[in-house]
Amino acid sequence: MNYWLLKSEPESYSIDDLAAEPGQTTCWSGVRNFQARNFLRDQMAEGDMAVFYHSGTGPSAVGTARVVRAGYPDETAWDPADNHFDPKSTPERPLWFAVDVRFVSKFAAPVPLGAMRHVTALNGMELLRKGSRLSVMPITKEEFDIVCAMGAQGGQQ
DNA sequence: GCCAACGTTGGC
DNA sequence: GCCAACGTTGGC
Repeated sequence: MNYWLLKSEPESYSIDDLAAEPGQTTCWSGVRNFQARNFLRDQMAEGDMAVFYHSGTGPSAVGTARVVRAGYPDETAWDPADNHFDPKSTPERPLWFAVDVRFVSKFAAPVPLGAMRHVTALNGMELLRKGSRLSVMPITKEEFDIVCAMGAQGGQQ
């Protein structure tokens, strides 16, 4: 079982949006970065858990979600009207992939990026690297558990 | 709004 | 294959 961090700008899609979905489940599509694509396509499996992270103002981890469907072709790449349309991807040769994720929890309080930076055990997280732009990244079970514990305590340590 | 970091593109 | 230019991301 693997653990992940999923990044989203809350103005475009927030943890509350996920919780409000029918079945509290959505297709995590629109990722257009090859490294993130590889994680979606090759490594994310049903049952994996993810920290849901809001980027932008007040960047923070805000909850958790579960992968309920492993990687499959991202159909938004085939829709010319979609923001993430990419003519290089076709149903015959899909270039981009998506997974389905289901809402699991919203933290009692968001865990700010700055708070995570102060936890030595989280220092290895890709998220904390300066210039990190990956929207899908692996984390360890230990990191997942620590972030969840911080969220349960309202972000305190 | 600014700027650093990064990925992608395209000329050579 | 190199590298400059450009667009995008994301923290501040």
